[in-house]
Amino acid sequence: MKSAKTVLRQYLKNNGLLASKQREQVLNVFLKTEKHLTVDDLYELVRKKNPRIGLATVYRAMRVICDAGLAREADFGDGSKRFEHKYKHQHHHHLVCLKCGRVIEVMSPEIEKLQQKLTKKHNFTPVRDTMKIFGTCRKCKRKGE
Amino acid sequence: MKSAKTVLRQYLKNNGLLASKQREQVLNVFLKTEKHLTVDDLYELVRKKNPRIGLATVYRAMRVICDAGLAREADFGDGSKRFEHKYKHQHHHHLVCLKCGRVIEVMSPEIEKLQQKLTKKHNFTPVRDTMKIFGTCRKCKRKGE
DNA sequence: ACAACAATTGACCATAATTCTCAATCTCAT
DNA sequence: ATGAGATTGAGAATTATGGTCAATTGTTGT
Repeated sequence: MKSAKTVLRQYLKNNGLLASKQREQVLNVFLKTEKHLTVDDLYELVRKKNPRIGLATVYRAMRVICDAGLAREADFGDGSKRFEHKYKHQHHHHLVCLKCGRVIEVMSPEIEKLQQKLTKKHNFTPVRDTMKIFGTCRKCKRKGE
Repeated sequence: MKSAKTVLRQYLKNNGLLASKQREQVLNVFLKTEKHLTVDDLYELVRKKNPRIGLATVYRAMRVICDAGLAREADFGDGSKRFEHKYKHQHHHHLVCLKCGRVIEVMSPEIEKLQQKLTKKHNFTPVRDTMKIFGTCRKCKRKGE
């Protein structure tokens, strides 16, 4: 299986785009964590390697990385978009804690099956889907309140 | 069963808030449609009745209307938040057409049951949830491309 | 009905996330 | 190595949304 870096390189070549240093740097910091980071988070991290990089470049790089199929946008309702891994990662849903912001990833093949049934019934062709459950996580519940 | 207007009035009174003309006007235009409108849509509609109303007032009114349990925010990924009915309306999920923007509301008690199972398994206390499937609707599929 | 007080409004400003502009710089096929 | 074309960085522009505050309105007790 190809590495993420190779996938990006290939996507760039196939689309007449250039493999710039910045795009690889952004990809690297994105790959290094499994957390759901904002553009700003990624910007701060890349700056440690390349202090001269611009915020707009990180925005642009993440769009390309998404288009290449390596990342996916996720919105947890806190005002900024976040990114999560898409390559070599199973499709999943999210439990989002309203107290501490923790995001728990969950899989449910049964739900996916019902989603298929649902779209078929409406003659709707699905492209992507998102399911999020907001509430209180185990840890915050224990802490009381 | 109480009317939406009564629910709002009661919520306002219980919370030391005032029943202003503007709040009722915003509620009225919101109640008149089943569409998913943005604050700006609602603003344009209310202006027909009250041309002197301010945009910020519509924002504030919709927040109160949500807090009163009459509306719920919904985000279909087009950059602005939209509102949908919550009072006298069953919980549902959305199929969102990426071509025409149409939003189809669907119910699935089976999925809700699986969601419960999922949260229980993670000892997570759910407060609210959202499931959206993006893709191509029946009509757009027929039109080709 | 009225006065007093607190809540609300409207106009405008503030903010935050994201995108655009454009001259300078970099990438890559040749 | 070079030229065509893509990308970058800096800052300005944009968009959705919320805050500020003096003027106005709704409510409550009399």
